[in-house]
Amino acid sequence: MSSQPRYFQQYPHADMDELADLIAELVQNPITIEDSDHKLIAYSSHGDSTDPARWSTIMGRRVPEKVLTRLWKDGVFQELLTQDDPVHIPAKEDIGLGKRVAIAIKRSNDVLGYIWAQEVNRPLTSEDDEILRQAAKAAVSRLIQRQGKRKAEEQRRTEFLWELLLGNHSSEAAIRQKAENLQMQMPATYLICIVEAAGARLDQYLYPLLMRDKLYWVVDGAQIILLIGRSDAKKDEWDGLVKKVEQFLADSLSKLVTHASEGKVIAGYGRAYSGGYAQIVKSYKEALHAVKVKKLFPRETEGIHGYHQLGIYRYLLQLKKWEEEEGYHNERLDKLKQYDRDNQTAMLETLETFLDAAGKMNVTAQLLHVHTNTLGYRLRRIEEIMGIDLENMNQRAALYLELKMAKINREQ
Amino acid sequence: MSSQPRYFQQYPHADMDELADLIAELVQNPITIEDSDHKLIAYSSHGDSTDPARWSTIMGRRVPEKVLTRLWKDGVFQELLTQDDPVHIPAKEDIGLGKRVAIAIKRSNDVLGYIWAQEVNRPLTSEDDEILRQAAKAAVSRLIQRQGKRKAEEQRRTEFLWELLLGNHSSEAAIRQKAENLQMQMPATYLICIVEAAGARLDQYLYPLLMRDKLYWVVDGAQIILLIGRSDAKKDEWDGLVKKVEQFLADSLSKLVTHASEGKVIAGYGRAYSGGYAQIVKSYKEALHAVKVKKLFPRETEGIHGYHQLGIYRYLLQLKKWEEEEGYHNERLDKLKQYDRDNQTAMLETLETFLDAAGKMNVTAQLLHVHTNTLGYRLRRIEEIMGIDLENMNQRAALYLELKMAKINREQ
DNA sequence: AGTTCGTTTGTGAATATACACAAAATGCGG
DNA sequence: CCGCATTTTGTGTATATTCACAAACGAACT
Repeated sequence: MSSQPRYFQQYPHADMDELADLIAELVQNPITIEDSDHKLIAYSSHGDSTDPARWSTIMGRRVPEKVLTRLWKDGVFQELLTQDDPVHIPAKEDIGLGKRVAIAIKRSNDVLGYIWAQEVNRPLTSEDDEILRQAAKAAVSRLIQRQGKRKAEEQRRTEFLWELLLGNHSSEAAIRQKAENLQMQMPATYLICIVEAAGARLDQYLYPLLMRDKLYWVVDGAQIILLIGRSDAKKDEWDGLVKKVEQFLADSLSKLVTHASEGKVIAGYGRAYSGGYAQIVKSYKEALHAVKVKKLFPRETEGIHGYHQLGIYRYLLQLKKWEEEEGYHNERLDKLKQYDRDNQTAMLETLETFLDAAGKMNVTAQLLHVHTNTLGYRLRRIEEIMGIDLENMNQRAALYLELKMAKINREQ
Repeated sequence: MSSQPRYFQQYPHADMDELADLIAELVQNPITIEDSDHKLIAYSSHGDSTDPARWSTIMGRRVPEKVLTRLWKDGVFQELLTQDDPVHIPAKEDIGLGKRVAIAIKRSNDVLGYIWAQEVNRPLTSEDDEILRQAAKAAVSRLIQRQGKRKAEEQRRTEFLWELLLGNHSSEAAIRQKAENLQMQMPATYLICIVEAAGARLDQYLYPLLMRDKLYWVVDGAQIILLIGRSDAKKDEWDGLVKKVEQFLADSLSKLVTHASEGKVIAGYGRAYSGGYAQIVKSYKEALHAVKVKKLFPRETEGIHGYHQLGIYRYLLQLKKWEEEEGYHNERLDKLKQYDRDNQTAMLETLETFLDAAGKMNVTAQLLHVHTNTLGYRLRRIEEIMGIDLENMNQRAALYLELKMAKINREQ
């Protein structure tokens, strides 16, 4: 440990460009330093041997999207975010990226930036890794101020997103203007997605995914609210976007269930809209509705996340409200409940299972662990007690709705 | 014809009591004259041989309810209302009614009252029938004035009913007071029933039934609106009342379909309420809703009349309204419609039939006149095209609702 | 203890459904 | 006209459903 030389102690006042040059000299390879948003901060000046990726980064003062996307996809950033050590990255010729080594510049868990060492003049050894480790440490103090600015900008972005979500905006033009000022690229087609997990720091766990898909998000208590979109306005953008969200959720939820308490992770998303950001409010409300319904009917809505997939549950809360306003009360269900109480039976459970199983006898019987004939008998009794006809689709559907409605209060 | 003597021409100025005595003298039997509401107008004075029914009628100045109910049930009044001739009525000992002959006093088709001849001193012959015929004619002019009063009272009753139906009433106490003033016996439990027939004079055709069940009613265009109730406040009054209404409708509709154009007779009724007449408004609205839905879905709601039996159709109009407010549009259904247009197929019809048949393959196939395997193939295609799973009850029910909702506009 | 009632399970036969596979029939464009 | 894809119908088999009927079970009542 202490036998290692302290490479950067003798240059305490070097600025970032000087630091880049210093590292480059030590590892004898071109160096690039970026902030956490992959904007170029500094780069070593001498070597002329470089690759298209570095060239583009310097010319555009930011790492090209193509490269970033690929590195997120390949899990490079995921590694960088979780490790304190340099990561060796093989060449990816198709995006003009030569072999290189990278390390994240971190303060505790916050990523302030990255140092990239291209591996072109000579291979980088474990000694060079140590150099990069120390360089990353040396860069921290110099990046903190910059980080402060970034935080302020993020704060403004968050506020802007809240405005969009709650509909506190003046005009479509004003929204576009504000987005441009904040350097936010608003997608042509978008939707709002909500992920809720009880005891987990959502933004931390999801950070890699959020960066990979370049999402805008705000955290609200146990919920993280995401604006997910696509800029390319294809014909069937709707389906594409839904697939993207489902993919994102599959990734997120599999990641979260390991961290958060089991079964406490809920996700929902609203419909996709395009043309005009005023609709964000609607998509947000729909996403909230989806989450609310999923809490009320966890079993029934298992595997469903989208508002458009909710089926009857999309109507249920409103219908329930309407029933209450109208003073309508279903006596038939009460009769069955009363029968269950009087006779210690499980007719209601039988009925619900039967309806949930779409009227399939064998499925229902198996779920209830009873003989098929028992089920047949019970259903006949239920028809007698309630005075209904389960063969009739209208009555069956109405009963299904009423049954689920009746569960709302009980299960809350 | 002209050979018949004119029994009453020589007494043009006799009042009703004198007329009763005159008839009694001619037929040598006790005579009672009532108005159309069975209130006593006059009765012959001499004979002391009489039966409990006549005795009660004179003492109460009205025919006892028990007797009226029985005569309506036995179809006696139905005969009296349709015939211009006297009707011979066998004795009904159980209600204290001896053998007698009755005739309706009519002006064109309006019944002004009745003349009853008890058959106790001697049997009544066909000559007596002619006497009664002439007596009924002679009574007409004397009853017209009384009829005028009755009409005015009926007018006030009608206005009062409209007030109740539309909710233009001040307080429960005021309602009771007004009902008492109008001599209306308001039932403890009641509901509103509507019968609609395109080209029929409803009140005329239904008159016997209306009288039999002692209903209050108003006519509104092609609709007749009925207040149906029961005074006896038993425990399960609800079911009893519903049975009464269903019986009434069975009788009414079978009578009306012969008169009105086929399939144009619609009936609906609201829920039963008790305690407080303010609820009449609700029952009326529910009855209107039932009629509206039955017009939109004649096939689906065949045999259903009660609001409480509407099943999903009770929600459908409301749901449709919400969908429109939300700007929600079901693309899946559109996809299927488009497919039908593109390929000259009948997937939508297949789906609807399948859902209506509660998912029974053989029933559906028979209804569509196709092979079972054809149906299986189509359903598989439908699942592919719409991207749904027909085994899933949630999706099936939601689809059912959306399908019926989509029909509302089209079939209006 | 025996009886009654509602419930559960069993048996068997007729009918319905699910699935795979094959053969017609249909309709459309080359 | 043919080839091609889609749709419809037919065949066969395993499995499910429906129905009638009977036996067994358990809780409540007398």
